[in-house]
Amino acid sequence: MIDKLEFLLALAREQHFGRAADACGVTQPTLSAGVKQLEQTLGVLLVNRGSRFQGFTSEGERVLEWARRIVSDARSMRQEVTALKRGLAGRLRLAAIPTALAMVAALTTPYRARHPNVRFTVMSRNSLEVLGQLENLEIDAGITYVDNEPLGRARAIPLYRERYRLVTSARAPLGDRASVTWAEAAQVPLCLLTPDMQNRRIIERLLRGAGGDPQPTLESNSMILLFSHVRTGQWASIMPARLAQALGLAEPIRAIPIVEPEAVHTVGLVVPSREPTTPLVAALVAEARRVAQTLED
Amino acid sequence: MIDKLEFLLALAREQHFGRAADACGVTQPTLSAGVKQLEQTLGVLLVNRGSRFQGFTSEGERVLEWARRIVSDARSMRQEVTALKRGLAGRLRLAAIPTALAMVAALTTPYRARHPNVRFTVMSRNSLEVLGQLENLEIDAGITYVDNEPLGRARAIPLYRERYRLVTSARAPLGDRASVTWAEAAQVPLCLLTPDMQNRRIIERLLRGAGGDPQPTLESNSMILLFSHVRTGQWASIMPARLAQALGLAEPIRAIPIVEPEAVHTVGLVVPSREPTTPLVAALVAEARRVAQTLED
DNA sequence: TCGCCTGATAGAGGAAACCTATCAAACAAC
DNA sequence: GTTGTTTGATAGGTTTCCTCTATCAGGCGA
Repeated sequence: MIDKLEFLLALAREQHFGRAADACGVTQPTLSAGVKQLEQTLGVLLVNRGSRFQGFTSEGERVLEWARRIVSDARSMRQEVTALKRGLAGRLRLAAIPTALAMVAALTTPYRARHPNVRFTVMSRNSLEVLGQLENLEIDAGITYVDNEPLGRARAIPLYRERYRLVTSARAPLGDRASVTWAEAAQVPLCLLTPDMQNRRIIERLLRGAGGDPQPTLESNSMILLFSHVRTGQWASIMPARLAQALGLAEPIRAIPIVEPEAVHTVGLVVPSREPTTPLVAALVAEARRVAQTLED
Repeated sequence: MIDKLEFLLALAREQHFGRAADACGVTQPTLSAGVKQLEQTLGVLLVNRGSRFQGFTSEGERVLEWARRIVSDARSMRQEVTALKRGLAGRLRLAAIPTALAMVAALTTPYRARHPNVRFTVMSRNSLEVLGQLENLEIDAGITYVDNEPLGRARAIPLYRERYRLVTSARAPLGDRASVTWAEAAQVPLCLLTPDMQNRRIIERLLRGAGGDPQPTLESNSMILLFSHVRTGQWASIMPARLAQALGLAEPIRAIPIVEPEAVHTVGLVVPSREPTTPLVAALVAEARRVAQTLED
């Protein structure tokens, strides 16, 4: 039964019988039969079928909700038992927004010190994807903005507060300033994240709020790409202060506070709001609370 | 997998492999194998075995908690689907304390008017059993005191407030009074519920509080038995006002308010605190809120 | 010591789950 | 209009695992 529910989750994720079957490690006929059997035992059609996958019926959507819950609980049970058997062990799947990637180490390092048998998988994702994957049980926890866009069925643990810096060469325009305004920053050609990233939307909003019309000269979904451009001294960007700090900017690159307004956004850990959580996630939440203490400004 | 978890729940309920197997409709070797397989896939012993069932291991207790949750969710899923298919239908399993039994009709009657395809099973149970069966998914909802002893993992919806009456013949001692005190009531030979009932404990506490030492001349776990004795006019009892009213006392039997203090206890519907609830239970909760309005004093 | 109760074990029959191979419908490209 | 491709359903065969009956072994009380 539970494996059939897993089939359904995979189908919702992949929107495709064949790929869902692959994801479950079975063949397509097996997955088809599993879904069909589920429909038979429940007595309703779950999937709209034409010549191809056409989404779920309304009953299917409801069953999907339950399936998420049941599958998640079953996994938690297994995990809790292994934790009871030989301490915290296993794999913790995380996803973080690009601007928070460099801060993940502040969380994983003390966690690993406490629980050396836990392995990590960390994916770079935009904020919507983080929440989506959390919903779909594809990750155990995420790191994203917690004070801006709605979180849905997730619980947030604030980690640190993000302030913004104009990162540019001391020799470039504005490079000699102790602080710049958003209006001034809007005049500089910038490297920014792509618009699917919340950080980009935040910065655009701030620039527009100061009367600017941001037309970035370069955009990417990779922080490493932006950072390497800035390091040449020929490009400028706006990034969170902690990120610039964590990446270690060297002369002549400077990170100049941007004021008027001095914008602040909170980044935090998000975990499923479900109770009780798995031991791995519970430990991560505990660690996040500790880390938040040390990162307080 | 889920059927194996059901095996585990049955085992917890029956404390006996053979009876648990019966309850699940399988043979004893099948249930044994199921539990063993569960132990194997989880990699821990769940049950302490000697020559007979000796309870669960600590890991077993944890797994049991998850099993309750998962099995309950799976049932809820099935029920929700049938509700989507052809409206509210199925069986609602209730348990009520004896003093509330006569009030159950106030809940089931309007419920049935709204949802004619729902059938009921109502068991008379003491308050501890009500909560225990709620925990173990043996009932969908209970009716018991909600303001006195701890409810555990249950959610309460108050239904009505219980006040106490001395029920006795007009010709018996105190039978002519407009009201009596608890101290006076303690002087009369009484028919009361057995001490496992919370109502008995409440009344004993009140009698003792007034300096009395209750030694009931007759005790039973059946309200019908107590009531039929009182109807002869030869016996007296203390019962909730609404109960006396619902049962319809005729001359010369009178229900005399007991004062000093005018004790009040709240009786309500209790349902699993789990969210979301099944559609049948959700409808029952809605009905309970409506009924509580009409019963307000 | 003898039943009796309880749960484990063995072996057989049957159901189901899964796989490979193939098919039919829809759709796009030419 | 034809052809190729994609997608999910279907058929048939193998294997796995599930459940049953029958039996066994250890405790426990009489």
